[in-house]
Amino acid sequence: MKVKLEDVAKTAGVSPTTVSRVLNNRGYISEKTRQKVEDAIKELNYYPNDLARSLFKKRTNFIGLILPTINNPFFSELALNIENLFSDLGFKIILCNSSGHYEKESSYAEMLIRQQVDGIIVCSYNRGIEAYNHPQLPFVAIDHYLSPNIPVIGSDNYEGGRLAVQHLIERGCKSIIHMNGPADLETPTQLRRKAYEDLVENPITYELEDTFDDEATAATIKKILSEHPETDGIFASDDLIASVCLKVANELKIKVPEQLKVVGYDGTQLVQVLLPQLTTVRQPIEKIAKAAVLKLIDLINDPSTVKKEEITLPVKLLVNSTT
Amino acid sequence: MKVKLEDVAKTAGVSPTTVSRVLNNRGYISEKTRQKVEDAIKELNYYPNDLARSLFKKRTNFIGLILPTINNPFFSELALNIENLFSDLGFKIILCNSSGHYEKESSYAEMLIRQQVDGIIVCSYNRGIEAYNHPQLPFVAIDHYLSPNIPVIGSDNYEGGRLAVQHLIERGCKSIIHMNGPADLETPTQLRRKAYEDLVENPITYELEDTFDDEATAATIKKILSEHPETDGIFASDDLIASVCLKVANELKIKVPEQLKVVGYDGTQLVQVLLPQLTTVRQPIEKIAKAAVLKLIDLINDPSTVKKEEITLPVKLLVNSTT
DNA sequence: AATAATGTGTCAAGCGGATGACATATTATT
DNA sequence: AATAATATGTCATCCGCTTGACACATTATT
Repeated sequence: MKVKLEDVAKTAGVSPTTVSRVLNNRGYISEKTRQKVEDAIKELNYYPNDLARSLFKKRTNFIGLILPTINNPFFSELALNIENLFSDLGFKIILCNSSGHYEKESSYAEMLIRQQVDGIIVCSYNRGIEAYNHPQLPFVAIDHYLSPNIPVIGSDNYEGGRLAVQHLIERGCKSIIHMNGPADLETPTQLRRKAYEDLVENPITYELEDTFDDEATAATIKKILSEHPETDGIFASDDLIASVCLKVANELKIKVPEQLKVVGYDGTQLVQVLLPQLTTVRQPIEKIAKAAVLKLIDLINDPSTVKKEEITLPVKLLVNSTT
Repeated sequence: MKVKLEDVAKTAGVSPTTVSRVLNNRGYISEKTRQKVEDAIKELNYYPNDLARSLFKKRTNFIGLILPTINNPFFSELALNIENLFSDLGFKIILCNSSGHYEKESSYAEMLIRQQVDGIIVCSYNRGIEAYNHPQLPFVAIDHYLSPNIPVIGSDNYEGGRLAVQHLIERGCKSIIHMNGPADLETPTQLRRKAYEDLVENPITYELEDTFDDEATAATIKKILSEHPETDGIFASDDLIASVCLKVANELKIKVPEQLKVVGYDGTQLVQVLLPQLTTVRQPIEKIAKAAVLKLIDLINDPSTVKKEEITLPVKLLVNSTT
């Protein structure tokens, strides 16, 4: 049997109400009684049942975090920051890896609602997920337009794309291609591509089917590079794709940066360590996390907070030796 | 106001009990009534309150996952696998990044207990955390000895160390050093070091203070390599450290693998992509995840499951161009 | 026609704790 | 000595849902 408040009361020789008063710091409590109660709590190894508490309080301090996969430097760095911030504020994170699949994302969202989370941060998005229309439940999206009523946080994707492509041009690239993940919907990240298309004369964007399958990605890139030997610049929409490009170039004996220049996107700490030579666009992940957390907290504490908002944070080009 | 079971009952024109019967598939229900109830659920956008359910059932289907940081390829790959497996089984993960700090780990553990999680997986460990002695609560540890009653899952650390060092020796290294993270306690991972010390004549192990501070790590390594120019082999206890070694070697114009050979540890998919040239010891992360999940599930479903157990999974040396 | 199976409702108690109302002491303040 | 502040207890209710007991229909089966 689990120890409950009532047991603590008995052991301390006080009433359940008094124990609750100690636990919640309410009303008048003498030092002596407080001590007795705390001793009993220690003696019995009592942990209050937060389910019961939450049920009554109608507040769980749970936050749902939905992302494609935690096993990706961008998301893991983002998730770490988000979790840390929430943890300091007394919130707990329920982690959901949607793999980008509709079914999964949908059932995660539903689960979170049933779990009575206080809010949800979404970094993944499949159109038509009913649960995202749940009334009164605060949502914040990162780099995705979930609905007109859900605020979006992200970095300046257009500027990021511009910086990357401009840089390639300045370094003398004549034939730049763009590698993108599956061009889902109209997400803010598509602005990277937009910038590319605005800057280059004959833009060619390749949409990689499944960016989590590195073998397949490598094969595709190999094919592209053989079919377009004139390519001398690649703007990859994330660092992992850029990394695969480098690997393939190496296999094909194409010299980087002499024959081919590559720019990535994200600039996570991890990639900075593992692949320091990569020129990339650094997203301000810490700031994105902070903005998302603060926004969600605002929405939770004050439902009248303006929802229709887009927060765009500045990016930075990190020039290294792949360009 | 949130929609509750009672509202569904009213809308469907049936009793609350009947709605509950539909929801839980209990007792006799005619097709017609079931339909009426389901229509009402849809119409009202009703989501059952799993808090209330859990409170009654004394089962939350929550699992706590405590690790140092999700922003590390080994842990993020592990966490992804663990979360996926649990999700398929109807469990939800509460993510806890302890940063390796006692205070944090301790308060996370306490929080998880208060939250009534059904079980906890720990990949981090500071000695003396009271909550880990919580009676009746199933724990599984990965690569750490939490208590004699908590099963440990991990890969064959001694064999991994042996493979790495043996390989360096076979490649002709005469002066091999070992780079370790902070040598916490007697964890199974210290067996990597043990193997190194058993195989090398004058073993020198460097304990890096904070492996998450790459600048500091780089500085330390630089110092070591300047002070010991005879070093021709490094066995790093994880891939990130190995990566920093490569970076430093590059800065110091030390040629890898000609003058210096480096072997890492973990062999995550991510590092395989970003740093394919690294020779490393691959841990069977998927298998570790699976073993941990299955063990925890067993403990949850049958408390009499044998706890005192150590599951050791095989490792593999991946030879690439840094050796 | 009698019995069994099926379908639905009512009612009450319980999960663990929070809270408000009220009663009654004890101690402090004027 | 009277009043106020402090300290603790009792009691009932609520949070949203589950479950068992029991009653009463309606169908199906023999």
